[in-house]
Amino acid sequence: MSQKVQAPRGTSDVLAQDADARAALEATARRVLEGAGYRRIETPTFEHTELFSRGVGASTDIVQKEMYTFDDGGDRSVTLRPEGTAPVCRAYAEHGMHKLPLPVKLWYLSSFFRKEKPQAGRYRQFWQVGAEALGSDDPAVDAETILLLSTLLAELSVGDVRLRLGSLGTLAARTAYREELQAHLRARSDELSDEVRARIDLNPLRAFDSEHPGTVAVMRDAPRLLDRLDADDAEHFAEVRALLDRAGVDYEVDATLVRGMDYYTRTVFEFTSDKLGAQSGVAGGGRYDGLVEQLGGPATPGCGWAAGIERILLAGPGRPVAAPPVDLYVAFDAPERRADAFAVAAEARNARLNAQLELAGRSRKGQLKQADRIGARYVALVSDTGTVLKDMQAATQQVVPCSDVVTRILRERGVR
RNA sequence: GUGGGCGUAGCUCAGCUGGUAGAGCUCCUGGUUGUGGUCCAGGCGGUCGGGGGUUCGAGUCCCCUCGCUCACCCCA
Repeated sequence: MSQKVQAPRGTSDVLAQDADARAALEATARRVLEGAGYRRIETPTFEHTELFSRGVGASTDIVQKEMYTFDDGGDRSVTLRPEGTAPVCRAYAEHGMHKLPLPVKLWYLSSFFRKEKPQAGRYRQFWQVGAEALGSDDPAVDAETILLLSTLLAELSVGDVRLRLGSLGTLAARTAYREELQAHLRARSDELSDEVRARIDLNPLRAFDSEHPGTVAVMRDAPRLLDRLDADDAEHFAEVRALLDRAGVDYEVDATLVRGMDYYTRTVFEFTSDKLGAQSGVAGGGRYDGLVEQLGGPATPGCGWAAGIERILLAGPGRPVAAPPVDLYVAFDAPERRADAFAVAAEARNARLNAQLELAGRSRKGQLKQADRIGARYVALVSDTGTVLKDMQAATQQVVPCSDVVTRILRERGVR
């Protein structure tokens, strides 16, 4: 067993049934997003490493320990994309999209790569569907992207979904707040749990999630980022909330919501599903008003989200997708008849029929069994005494010249 | 990176206190039936994840290793 070549850790093959479910998901995403004016974009699978170190943030876990980075053979370091927003912003700047009618609305469905330890709903190559709206700081953009995501998850029947919403304000406000929070924690560090105390520098916001009694007491008096927003950001957040209220979108405000990328400003949000395990996040996103400029483009506000395909499928109902119908199965009773059978199948396909030819050397019984298994409506059994055209549903049959098989099927179809 | 659980046929799994491999499903063939479902019979398919060790003998015990999986961390 172990000498067999296996798929690399954290990757998997998408087999038939799952491929069907993914195709259905993609069709739904296309309908919802393109219906709202989003156009599809495909960016490269790998990018210059600096795109992510500058865009996502050098101090993030993603950049520090999760990227597949390698030398491209020249003197440039390249990285398999770990997320989709920075590449879209790079493309926006590179192609001068700021000259298009704003906002520019783009969507994608692609695979991404992070070198994490695999777990339920977390893989090293994973797929995301995402949407980005660039060029407007209108709160309606925030609310509309959230509403679209909410609609998409509902249409995909993702179960037990909850939306958490927060605002990070500007980078400056966030940085100042973080220092204030750290000071608060350090001042009362003897009351904190060991884990929280150890993470004061790395991730002080984590302390809000602790269930440790002493920590809970400390956090009750802790400063909240939402109370530290400047007037413009607070107003922006209030408008986003008002629009979501008006649209009937349920959410809970979470003052401690954090995201893994440094580029977020103002609105941030996350959809979770209780149907998932520890990795309960189904989708997440927010506003990133400084990112395009950070990447060398014109100052451009932006807002968007990404949803995990595998997590959507895990949290969905997993209903089977019907296999495509088979109009005709072409069987034959002797090797000398193969060429005739081949021609019948080809002719049927030219007539836009879904046709399959016997390819496994089965016995007559085996061929009919196969035709039944795949749900073929008709079977043409080519033999030297004529071709038996059998209607599998009606269980009737007739002998016809093999050149007439396709016209007969088309005619019977027209009658029905 | 740190833990827990698990690795026997393509799939789901049995193999008690060590005696050198089984079942069901799938697939294929034949029979039955109505040329397909049912039923009956047969067949294909495994160096028991890998490597050492103990033993007359290891799927079973010991050590190492690889892989899968779940959780921490982080995130989609």
